Amino acid sequence: MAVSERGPRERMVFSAAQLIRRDGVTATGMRDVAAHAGAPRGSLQHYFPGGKEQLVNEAVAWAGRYAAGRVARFLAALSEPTPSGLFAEMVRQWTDEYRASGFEGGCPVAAATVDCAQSTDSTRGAAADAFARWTRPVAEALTDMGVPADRAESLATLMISALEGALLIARTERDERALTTVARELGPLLDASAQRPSQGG
Amino acid sequence: MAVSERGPRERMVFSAAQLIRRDGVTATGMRDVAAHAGAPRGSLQHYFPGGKEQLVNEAVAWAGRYAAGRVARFLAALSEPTPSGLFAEMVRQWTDEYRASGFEGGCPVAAATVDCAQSTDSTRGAAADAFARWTRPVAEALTDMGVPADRAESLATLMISALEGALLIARTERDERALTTVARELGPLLDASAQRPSQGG
DNA sequence: TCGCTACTATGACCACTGTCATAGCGGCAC
DNA sequence: GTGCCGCTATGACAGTGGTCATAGTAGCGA
Repeated sequence: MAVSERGPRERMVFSAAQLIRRDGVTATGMRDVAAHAGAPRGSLQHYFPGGKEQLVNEAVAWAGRYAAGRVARFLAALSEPTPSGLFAEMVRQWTDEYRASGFEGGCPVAAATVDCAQSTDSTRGAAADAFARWTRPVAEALTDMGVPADRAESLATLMISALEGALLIARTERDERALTTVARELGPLLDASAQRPSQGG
Repeated sequence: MAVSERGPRERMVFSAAQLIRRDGVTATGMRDVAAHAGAPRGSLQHYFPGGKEQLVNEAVAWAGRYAAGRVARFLAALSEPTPSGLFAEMVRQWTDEYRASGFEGGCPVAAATVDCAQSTDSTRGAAADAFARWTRPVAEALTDMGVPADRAESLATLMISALEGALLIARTERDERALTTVARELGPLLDASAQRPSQGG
């Protein structure tokens, strides 16, 4: 991922997301973002006249779109899609990263929430949008797999919640145990909900 | 809660936890902590010669003890303890707070993880300890309710993960929906695991 | 050449941070 | 009294943050 052959603007948004998910919003400086993106510092005020707030919000939005895109790709890759299979893939993306590159980063949306939900309302809204954009394809996928429509959204929220929480624990422990645990424990519940709902399962 | 008739040291640790869970670690200044605790600024360097790092770590540890204590109190209050009942109480603590005081704060341990897991290893360790101290009484309670020992810890991790993730979403949405959703969806799974494992009962 | 626009380049400003140095106070021991 | 100790009180310092002001460059149309 992270092809550097985009415009400098997009590179800065991407770099912001990377640094935010590693260090948090407040600890990430604008100068750091420019340096990480290999972009000139002067471009910051040109592309983001709204300042850091705008940059952070765009990074959060980017993360939401990215997560949604991943869901679509997971579904395309699964020959026989099941709810537990989808969730396992969502988790595996993180265990893969942690195994390959260490437990450096978490979810940028979570970082923005913890860091700005109280102080910067626009960022809180951006994070809410990101979660919504991420939840939607998950819920739709569950529906396609036979989950009743009214439960699909709830289960999607549960999946994302469990994933986000497990990410926190995994980072503190520097161990993917929490991630694999939630995947294993939640799998049967998810698959059971995909039975055709003629009678309650 | 938050009786102010403790020593100034304890008050500062408590205030640090409050501010951290609202604004994040980096955005919380030492001067803010002293002011919030009604403690003299000069006491900071007296009680916390290790500086901000020490203060943050103690705040995180305090949060872990606090969460563990709450679990014990929930169990004592439940006349007929069930896994879903315990989880519902854990969630209800947050919905109560959010309904009473707004969606200002999250979990201090989560904030410290997002903000310091990469930069400050001692704080990462403190967060890991806090999660462990919180998980233990939950797992023990599940065991007492009939959950097999090998699953109890996994389910406790799942409960805390789902709670932490739902907290993030609830804060972004300024809506307790995510919290009530995970409680509702996870309840049956938890209770089903408490059947004596030989046969369902 | 001129003018206009998109973008880059720097230096400065001010607010603020964590930390330290130093000094002051109150009380207790003796 | 003197000495010591726990604690408080400030002021300063060096570093860093986001932001702004200003100037410079490259390209293009006319």
